[in-house]
Amino acid sequence: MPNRPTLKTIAQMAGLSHVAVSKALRDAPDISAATKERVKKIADEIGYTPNLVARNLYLQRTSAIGMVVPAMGDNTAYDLIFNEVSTAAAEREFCVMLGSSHRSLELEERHCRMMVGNQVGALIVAPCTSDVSRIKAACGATPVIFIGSKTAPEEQYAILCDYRRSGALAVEHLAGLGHRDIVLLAYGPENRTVQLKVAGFVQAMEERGLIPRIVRTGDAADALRAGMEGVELLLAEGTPPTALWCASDYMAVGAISALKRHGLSVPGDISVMGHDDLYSGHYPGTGLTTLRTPMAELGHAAVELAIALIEHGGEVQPRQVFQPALAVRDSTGPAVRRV
Amino acid sequence: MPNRPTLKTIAQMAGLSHVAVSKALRDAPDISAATKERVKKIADEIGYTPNLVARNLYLQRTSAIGMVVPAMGDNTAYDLIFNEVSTAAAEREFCVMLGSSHRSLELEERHCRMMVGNQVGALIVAPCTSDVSRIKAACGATPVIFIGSKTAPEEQYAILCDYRRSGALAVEHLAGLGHRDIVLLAYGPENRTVQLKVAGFVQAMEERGLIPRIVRTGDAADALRAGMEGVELLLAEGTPPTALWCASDYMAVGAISALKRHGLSVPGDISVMGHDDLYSGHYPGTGLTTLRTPMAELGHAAVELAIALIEHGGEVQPRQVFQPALAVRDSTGPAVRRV
DNA sequence: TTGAAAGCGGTACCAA
DNA sequence: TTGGTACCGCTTTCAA
Repeated sequence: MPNRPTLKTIAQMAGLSHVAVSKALRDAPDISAATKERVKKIADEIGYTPNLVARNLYLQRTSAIGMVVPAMGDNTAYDLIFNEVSTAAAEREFCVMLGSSHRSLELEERHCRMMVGNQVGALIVAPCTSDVSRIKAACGATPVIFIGSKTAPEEQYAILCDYRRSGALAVEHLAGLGHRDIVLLAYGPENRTVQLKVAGFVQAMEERGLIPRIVRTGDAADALRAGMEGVELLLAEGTPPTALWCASDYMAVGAISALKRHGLSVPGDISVMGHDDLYSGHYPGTGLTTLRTPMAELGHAAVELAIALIEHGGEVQPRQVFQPALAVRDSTGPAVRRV
Repeated sequence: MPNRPTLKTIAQMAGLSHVAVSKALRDAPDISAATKERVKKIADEIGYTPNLVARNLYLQRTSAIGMVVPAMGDNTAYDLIFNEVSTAAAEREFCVMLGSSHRSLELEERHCRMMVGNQVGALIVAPCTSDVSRIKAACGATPVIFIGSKTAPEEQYAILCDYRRSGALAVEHLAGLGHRDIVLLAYGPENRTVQLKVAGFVQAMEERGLIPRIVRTGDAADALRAGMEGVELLLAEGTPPTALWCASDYMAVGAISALKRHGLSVPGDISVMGHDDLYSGHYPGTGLTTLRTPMAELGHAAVELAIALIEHGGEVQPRQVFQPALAVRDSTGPAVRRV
């Protein structure tokens, strides 16, 4: 570290004690205006910045929160969430330590440990797996706020999305367009969000007297391929639905691509919906109808909760659930009657 | 902050001084094996973790580096760079403070100030604009490593890409396929990378006795639209080239979409190349031929430089330039002779 | 109005 | 082998 000027540096230059300097810089009432002027001028000239680490050490405070995610970008939404986390934290004078675990449990744990050692006041974690016992152990007394698809609803602090409602909204939209034969294309079952989407989908279909069909293929790690495989499966079976709801946008993109390869048009022949709204406007002509999860709001809420925990400890609202919203674009349309 | 156990806590429980405990935990040679055992057991039981902040304060060290970017995701590559920065730093026991400025100069400066106050040993900054004087002022004595498209080559510490070479590689590839009429589609001129790409492109074309054509439209903020506009312009002029090199992948995606709308096939009628390789494999059927910039290597190098600066101060290699690599996919093909 | 002393959680040095 | 003392940079309390 470079030798930055300290209170002592200024004190020597001004012929004062470091205490007087500290007070002067913070506009304490018991320092004369003249001294304050002089001290501030020197501080300015030598480019003094207070050492927040030392201040926090004495005051038993912290000005950092941690965040650990499986990966930034790479078809996750953590980049979007982070952008908001970063600004919300900055507004409150907090820095954010971010760690990307590359979906490795070891690295995830290590990031948590390092951040706790570096005195973050709270951690926002999007865990790699649903078993978060290692994370909790690594964080000890530092509170952990869970976000993301692996989070169990019973975690003490959590920011969640209502994926059951996603199912309801998807069915509502598609059924409203006259679709009766709707398939939910999902990937591997370990994911909690998928379970919830399935549950919501099934319930909404049954409420309308429709038969819920679910096709599970591939896994989250390669959702694009999973989407393509799902379509191949349906077409091979010879019973394609009139509408397809995919568990993620990326999957929907794969599904659409497979459909087109088979000469089917979207939404002419088959309507397709996605989930997450990660690519709104990213790709021309895609215009995917999807369910938007409010990533920015989610990030903001996580920071608010983190800072509340740091500042008032107990009295906080420990969990918050956000609702998805329907974003209608060009990949869904009226059901066509097949003869 | 939660009341975490300290050396003193253990000392009281073990009936020792906090100094002895500190030594025992660090396996100092002058503590008896029995005491070490006892101390470590207690530490384990109460979940003691050393306060790195206090340790660093005394040792005049730091275990954090800062990174400030205009945005994560959003068609930038900073998410990819960060993933590598995060792991490279973790390997060396460093945490990374990350700030997203949302392309605001105020926020950018603020992030820098906060991180410097929080004692990061060095900052990796992808600046919003080429005028980095405010950043440097905010960082004071803390070294700043610049990365990203706005970085001037004369900055003291910088990790760069050789975008001139991009131009050479693009022309080499396209000319090799028989193209003689090649257009470079670029956006607003303030961007340094664009200037370099243009320079490399012009030189490579002229070396082959070809006439470099450059079309500038739109700006980086909406590269997709810029790509579409560029194509419209070319088609309106009635002199479309046989190959198109776009200054960014996102622009290429826009260009391809516009071409298809006009009934032109890629690469059948026109070959299209991009730059950056942000979307390799993201979208099916896109298969964009592009120039890969080695984001992971770049992030790794930035961290190595940061830690070298923190540890040995002066004696470091202050700059490093990475080379782009050609990634041939499906959007380029042999030139077709027009009659 | 100013500053001396104490303490935050650690580590280095030296005396017991 | 152990522990006292001093110190990192800062703030609070209290005495001068």
